[in-house]
Amino acid sequence: MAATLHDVARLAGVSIKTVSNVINDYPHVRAETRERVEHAIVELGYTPNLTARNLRSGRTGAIALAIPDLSLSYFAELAAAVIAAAEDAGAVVLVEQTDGDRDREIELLKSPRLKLTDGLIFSPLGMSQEDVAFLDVPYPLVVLGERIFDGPADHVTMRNVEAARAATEYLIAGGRRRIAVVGAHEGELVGSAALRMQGYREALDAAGIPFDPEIIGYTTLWHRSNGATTMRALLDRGAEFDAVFGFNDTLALGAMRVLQESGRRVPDDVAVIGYDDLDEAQYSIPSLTTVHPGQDWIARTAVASLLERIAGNGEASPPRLMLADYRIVERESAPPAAATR
Amino acid sequence: MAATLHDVARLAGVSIKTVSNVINDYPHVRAETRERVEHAIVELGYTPNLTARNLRSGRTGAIALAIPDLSLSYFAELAAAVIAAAEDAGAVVLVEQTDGDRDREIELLKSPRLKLTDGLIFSPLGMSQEDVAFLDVPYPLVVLGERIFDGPADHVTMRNVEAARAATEYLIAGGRRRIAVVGAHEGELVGSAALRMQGYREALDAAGIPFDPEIIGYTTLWHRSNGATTMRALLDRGAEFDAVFGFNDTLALGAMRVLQESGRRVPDDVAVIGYDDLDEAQYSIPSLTTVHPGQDWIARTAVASLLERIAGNGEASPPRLMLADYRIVERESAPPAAATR
DNA sequence: ATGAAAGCGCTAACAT
DNA sequence: ATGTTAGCGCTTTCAT
Repeated sequence: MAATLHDVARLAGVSIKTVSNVINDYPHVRAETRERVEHAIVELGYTPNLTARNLRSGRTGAIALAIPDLSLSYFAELAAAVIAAAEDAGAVVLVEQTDGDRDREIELLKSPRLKLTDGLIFSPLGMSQEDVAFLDVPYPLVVLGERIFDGPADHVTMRNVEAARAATEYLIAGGRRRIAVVGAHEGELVGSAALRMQGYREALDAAGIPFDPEIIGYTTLWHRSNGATTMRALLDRGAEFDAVFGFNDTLALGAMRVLQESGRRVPDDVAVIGYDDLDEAQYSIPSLTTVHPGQDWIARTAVASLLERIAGNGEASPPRLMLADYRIVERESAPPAAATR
Repeated sequence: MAATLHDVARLAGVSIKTVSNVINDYPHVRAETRERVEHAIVELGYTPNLTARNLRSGRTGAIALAIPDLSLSYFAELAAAVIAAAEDAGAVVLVEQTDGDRDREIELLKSPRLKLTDGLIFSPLGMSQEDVAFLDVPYPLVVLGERIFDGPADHVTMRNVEAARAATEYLIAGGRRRIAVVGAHEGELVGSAALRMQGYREALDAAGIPFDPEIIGYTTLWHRSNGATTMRALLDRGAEFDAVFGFNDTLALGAMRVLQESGRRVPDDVAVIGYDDLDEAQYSIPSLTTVHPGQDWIARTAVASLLERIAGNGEASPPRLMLADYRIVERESAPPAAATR
């Protein structure tokens, strides 16, 4: 079996306290003693039992990340950034998938499995504003996304309304007037879809362009296939438009594919803009103009904020809202104003 | 602070053993006692301290998954499948990213951070055959991929040679004779690239088609951009071919984009086949014909095999090699023989 | 500078 | 059917 402090102590002829001192870099250890202990550690291949250490210290050095589904590129890229940021801070990440299911999300929040971790970074999808009370949990929590606001926990998210407005204005500046939407959510109030819709309408209003419900494509999920299906439905009902705002990149890519199949040229006949700036947005044909919403910053900020709360040892301080900056990434599917047509 | 067994016992007026019995569904507890204890548990909001339980039992209920990078779609989809399979088995997954760096991979194998888990599913990329000894670790380990064979651990992987041969034969059956490769690795012996290359050559040999180094595109990484760059290099040096075998889907998609930019039609001028069957292969234009290598089966098998080893409590039994079945997924970028040209 | 010993919260062997 | 108690391996007072 694995060696313990006692084994090392016995071999080095000291007490376990001394071994512990050596391991934890306690300064007052005689050089000669330290060397003997270090020798014993190497000889026995001793490595500390983290579970025991955790029990004693009440910390595990692990944080949990709960997201809907890793096979969605957006969340995969987010998780990659969170894990990298956590590693830099010496923490390790346990990933849970909720499938965006409200019940699973709520269950997860109270799951004792979380006891394995010091805190949680939580990206809800099924829960909504009325579930805000479930976020009042007895451990450090950072919430991502826009399903829930004014909760009792720290919140890191993006400027959806502003960014969506900027995306729409970008299309308008490029001379487009009939801008279709792909990915609207029927009746939603606070989700990403609702906020991006709001930004879209603000831009139209500001430009004096009337809102036309005929060119709004609704969908439930935001996968590639939904983008394709929604665009097909728009075309089938004879909707006319010269631009498309996909509420995320995968929707935009799915929609773009259907547009091209139908014989329309992108961007000549229809300009397309997405949202998320996924890696693959660079490699589609044409490459996808999109909104870069600052995922990296979100990931780093979420980790830093969570670790701060953990280090703060449950001292209550008011929940913070942190907003990432965005920018429009100009690519081929919607060239900048000067280059249009 | 969180309630403990003692608090519950005191409130219920029983000993901690009885509380423990209730929690662990030990049968011999009087119904009335059980009820009292359950009441106390609810009242105090007691949840067991998993760290303490782990220290006692020597198990954590968590497994580690080490992959190069979650932002690579293949690994994201693999991780999604592993986490789902683990959850079904009641285990939780800690994800580590190695960046495919040999030193980090080796370091990770001996990292005490793994003590937080019961075992490891490891997908090396930087390590190679000569590092096989590092796989001899004192905890349950399952290795994925084809960097290392005949190691001391269970190994779950795919039939690379056969699948690559089948992919090449599929193109040949479609009437193609000059089949370019995108993603070969210079001088590699046992990696995925080498194995797929071997399958490619076997297919050529069987069909009596001479091997032409001129149409082999080398690269180091397998990202989208490498596919694009490699294809550009092939075109720049005037290579002529009527088909492309991308050693993975992202390479194939990157290459396909460059082909189309250069004015070549896919599949009419050049047929393209990939490998991995990523979700996005369905949504490219044209959709990508590819090899489905059985990732789901690999994930499920890896988890099951690891949990078996963990349950087996370190009893040595010979390492097993498990191979997933593959199949060709016929899509537009390389239509089946009957439909060609 | 080092040692002895308590205890983190739990499980399980043993006792009643 | 339930209680007592000894650890799991570590950190950490408190002594010396």
